[in-house]
Amino acid sequence: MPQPISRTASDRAHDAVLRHIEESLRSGDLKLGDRLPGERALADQFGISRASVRDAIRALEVMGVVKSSTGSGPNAGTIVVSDPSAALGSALRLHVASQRLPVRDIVEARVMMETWSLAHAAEASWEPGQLDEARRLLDAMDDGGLPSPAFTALDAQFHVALSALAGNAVVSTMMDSLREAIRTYVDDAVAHRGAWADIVGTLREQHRGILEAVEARDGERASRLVREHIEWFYARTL
Amino acid sequence: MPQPISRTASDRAHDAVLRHIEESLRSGDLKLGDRLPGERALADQFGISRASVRDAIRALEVMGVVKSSTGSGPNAGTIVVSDPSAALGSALRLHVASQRLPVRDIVEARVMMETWSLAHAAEASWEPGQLDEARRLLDAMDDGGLPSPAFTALDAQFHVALSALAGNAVVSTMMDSLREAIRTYVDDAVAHRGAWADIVGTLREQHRGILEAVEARDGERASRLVREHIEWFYARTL
DNA sequence: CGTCGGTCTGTGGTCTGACCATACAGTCCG
DNA sequence: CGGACTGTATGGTCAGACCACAGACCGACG
Repeated sequence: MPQPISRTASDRAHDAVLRHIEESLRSGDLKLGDRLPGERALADQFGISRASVRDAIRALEVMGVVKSSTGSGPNAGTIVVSDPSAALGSALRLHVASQRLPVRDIVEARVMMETWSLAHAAEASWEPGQLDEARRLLDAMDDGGLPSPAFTALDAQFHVALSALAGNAVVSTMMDSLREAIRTYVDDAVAHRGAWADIVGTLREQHRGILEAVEARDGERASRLVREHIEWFYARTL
Repeated sequence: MPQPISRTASDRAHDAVLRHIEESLRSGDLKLGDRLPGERALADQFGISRASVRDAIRALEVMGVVKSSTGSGPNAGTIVVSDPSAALGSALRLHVASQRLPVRDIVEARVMMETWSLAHAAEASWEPGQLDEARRLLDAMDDGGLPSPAFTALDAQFHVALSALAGNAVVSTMMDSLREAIRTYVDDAVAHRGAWADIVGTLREQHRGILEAVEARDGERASRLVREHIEWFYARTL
């Protein structure tokens, strides 16, 4: 472990911690699931106060890089996680709230990514077993008593599972974050518009059609269907 | 101004501040450029400590929603900004460092967004004057004495300016953040590979060609050229 | 002997109060 | 009139303390 005691090249106190952790991630000293030293220990090592250490860790937590838990034992403390979707989604949600990013553009970007993913999934190499989860999710969505937020949660997982076939983690992550950014917005709209019973049946049919197209490795059809699926839903709901 | 004193529905102390500010952004009570109350005032209003207020503001700062400055006067304090590109870029950079997101996928996602943008820019409506900035950037990049990081910075602005023609703020933002996520990585690679003098000439030619295609509203050609441009550069550099 | 309970310990979460560096606003003095 | 000085409010940092929590440990009891 290197000597993180020097902070000569840093104005802000917490920057030293941030840069050291980023460097540790890059070098492999810190891997997914590893525990960070305690906040008091880090403060000691860097010669700064615990408040500044918390400042740095807070930033990492917002970016979805670490997760803090209270208590003791192996599951407690600050551990390295990897949740970029939630982090990007939260940030995007705030910028939608401040009207910097229009909901319309979010939906359009999602269509771009979903169509791209399915078009590439048709040409990529993957085991047929990778579709098992997608099928399982569709079956779960057949439950008639499912409340709409639960349905849309499964729906999101279905889309992520399909897009994962394209083999691009960045696209899958961003797609998921776009959905997360407007999730509460959409759920509220669904709750107030009613007519959910009418909508959900069509969604199920569309999902089956998309899955079939992917199974047949027909990228053109899968892209077209998923575009119609998304655009129809948002036109109907928002 | 509503009653932000109650925190009955919140476990974490800082969550109350976060939710209140998000709500204020959504309702329009807080707009771009507005100043937040001071940290001490907020702590008073919410009945929590200043440390917890700072926790919430820190989260907003990481997400690119606010910016804090010391001092006094109109330019000091915490003001509402809107810098989603930098925020998303930093988060993505960390996840690249932790090897959760491969650089290859970042580049591939960028190609997807750039080609999409230029294809849509050809069909969108925009004033010819909107290309003035793109031309100005190309002229600035003709400076032979430009260090490579300065060139790539202008390069990035050029791509953002072109993609803005498609009229989708989310795509432009994400495109920019992808570039930002691997900026230092690319700059380092350029510095160590040498051969910059050979590369930069080709880049200039490619840029001119892309701009011409956009001016001619030939979306298919612009997309193809930008794809070749990006893929050539990364194949050559990384 | 085995198990249940309390206790210990270490973690992050919060609070308090203080001091510092900064940047502007007003004032005072030359 | 103008420049230097002082005042003031801001975020940034620090120190020390206490709390809630969760697992580890260990003793007492069935």
